[in-house]
Order: sequence, then C-alpha cells, then structure tokens
Amino acid sequence: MKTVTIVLDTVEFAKALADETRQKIMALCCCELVSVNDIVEKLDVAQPTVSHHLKILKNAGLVKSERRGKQVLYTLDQQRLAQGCCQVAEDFAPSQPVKMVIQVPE
Amino acid sequence: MKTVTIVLDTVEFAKALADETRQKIMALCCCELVSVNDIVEKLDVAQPTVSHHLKILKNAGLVKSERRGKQVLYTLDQQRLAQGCCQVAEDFAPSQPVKMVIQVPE
DNA sequence: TTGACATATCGAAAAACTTCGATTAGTATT
DNA sequence: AATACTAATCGAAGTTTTTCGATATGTCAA
Repeated sequence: MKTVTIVLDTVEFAKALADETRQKIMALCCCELVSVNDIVEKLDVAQPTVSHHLKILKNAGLVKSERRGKQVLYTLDQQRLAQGCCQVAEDFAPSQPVKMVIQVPE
Repeated sequence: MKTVTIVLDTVEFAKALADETRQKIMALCCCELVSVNDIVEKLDVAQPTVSHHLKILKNAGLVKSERRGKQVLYTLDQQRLAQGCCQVAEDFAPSQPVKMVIQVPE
C-alpha cells in the first residue's frame, strides 16, 4: 500500500480562502466542471482576474483543472479542502488531539 | 435545549488565519493564557504589531481575552476555530452534505 | 497622586494583493 | 495557413495589509 504524505501549508491554504471573489469561484467550481468563461459570466469580474484567482487556488491545491478543447475546466478539490480544514484545526491543538470525520463526494 | 445559531463570515475567518504572524500567535495562545508581552518576547515582533494582530483575531472570534491586573491575557477559542473549519468545508459542498465530528478540549 | 508597567491606538511607510486592459499562447475549424 | 475562440501572462493603478515608532490609556503600587 502506497502512502502519500501531503504537506499542506496552512498559511497558503488560508490565504487562498481569504478573498470573497475566490470563495465565489470556489462555490461555482463545487461539484462541477466549469470553464473560465463560465465563471467570468456568472461573476462580474474580468477574465484575467478570474485566471489570476484560479492560479492561486490551483497553487494551494484547492482546484484541479483539465483542458477540454479550447477550454480549461476547473473543479473544486473537496478532498483537499477538507484536508486543509482538518489541518488547521489540528495545528492549533497540540496537546489534545482534534479528530474529524468527514464525508465528501468520492 | 437551547440552540445558538452562529453566523460566521468565512471570508473574515479565512482572512484572520491568512497571516504567518497571526498563526504563530494562535499557536502560542493555544490551550494557554498568554499576555501580549509573552507573545512579543517569543516572536520577533513589536508590541503594537502583536496588539494589532490580536485585534484581528478577536474580531474574528478566534481568541478570547480577559484582563488580569495590568496584563491582558489571550487564549485561542478552539471551539470557534473548529466551527470555522466546519463551516468552510460545509460552504463548498451544497449538494452532498459534509459531516464533521470534532473533539476539542472542553 | 505620582511613577512604573502593560496594552491599545494613531499615523506613516513599505509590502502585498486585487483588478483590469492589452497582449500572448494555446486549440480547433475552415 | 488563416481565422476565431479560450485562457494565461504582463504591466500598471488602486487598494488593502503589515509593520513599527510615538503616544495615549489603563492598572497597580508606593
């Protein structure tokens, strides 16, 4: 059984979440594959701005992307989001363990 | 049984977490009552800077404070931190429910 | 009530972040 | 290959955030 250790920078994780536009983008990417243009149309934000935010989310591991023809489709990585949330809670409970049971779509 | 509804702004929550110095302060406040000076001495940061960050953490509900003589003692509100983490995970899973079981020190 | 200590607030400088127009880089179609 | 379409990158402007010295406020002790 292969084990993958995930190193998650909680500051980078929190910074990625720390913007209203990015949270809106995340909501749109949630359980769906959306193109950059989909996001541009649904939010009132210019295309380069959306691309910029998607890059930040991508670097933080919060979204995955795949090219489909001309478009690039993005989707929220809920597993990773949950991991980030766990890690934050854990990081600040050194003496007593924090335990989370999380159900996310497979 | 009384129910308390907590309205938590996830952007404010994330912004409060989104700074390295603040996360260090949170780590120091974790399961302990620490004074502003304790923090100033342990981190290499000026006192007004620490006060500033503590204010942000306080506004986000992440720390509680109480005056003890000349000092003001701060401590991390782990319950609130855990709630914030849950809320973030929940906010981005509208179709499938996200369930978390969290154990925090009482 | 004066002095010493602890913390908060103010104001300014520097750094980081957000946003968008213009441009570039991919991809598909004809 | 030329065109059209989609998304990424660049560069600049505006905004927010971080930081700290100076100062004010609050508390205790003598």
